[in-house]
Amino acid sequence: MFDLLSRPATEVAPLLLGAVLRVGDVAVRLTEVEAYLGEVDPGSHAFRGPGKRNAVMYGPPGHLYTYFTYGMHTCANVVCMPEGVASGVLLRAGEVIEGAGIARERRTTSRTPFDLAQGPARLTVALDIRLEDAGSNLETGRVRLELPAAPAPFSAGPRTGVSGDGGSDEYPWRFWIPGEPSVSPYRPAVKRQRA
DNA sequence: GTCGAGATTATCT
DNA sequence: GATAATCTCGACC
Repeated sequence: MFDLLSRPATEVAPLLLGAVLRVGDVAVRLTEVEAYLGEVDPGSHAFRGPGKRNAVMYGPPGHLYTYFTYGMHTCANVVCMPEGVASGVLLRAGEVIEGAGIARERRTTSRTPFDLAQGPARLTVALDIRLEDAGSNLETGRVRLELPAAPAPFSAGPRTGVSGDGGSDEYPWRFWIPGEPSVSPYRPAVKRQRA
């Protein structure tokens, strides 16, 4: 079943829609993902070649890739493509279908049932995914991925929040399930400026 | 309700 | 020392 994950990220991404990510007693149904094609993708962490942070992305598919961003947040990816080739799918948002009470305790700022995992960093908080989970096997590890029996309907559009791709218009590699309230609203990539 | 800027730290140059 | 695949909060309409 996980053999599917050795395909390119742009093909794997839609397959992950509707999949269930489970950690302990909390489960999330994925409603929004983003494809990253590794070294040929300027928006990818692997664009500049292998490093300590992205080493997992060069590993075998079906594993978890986590990274820190903006100092405070963790994001989770599913590694795809065969070992030696960097590629991954960023898990952007989902709907909490089990353990909502636990998720709400972790996400104290959450105000609606749909923003518990509405965003890449929120999803990792709701599921308690941390940096040390990087490289764990999604079939046997602490973080489990359950692929859907049937593919979900999906829409595609430009990626959000990615710098280095000169405006995301050229990369319509964001996929989501239409009509899901847990899908984060579209926000164009803006260059962040510090004081 | 909508918009804009600050927060905070692992990783890379 | 600069940067970053984001989130939250405070100001303003």
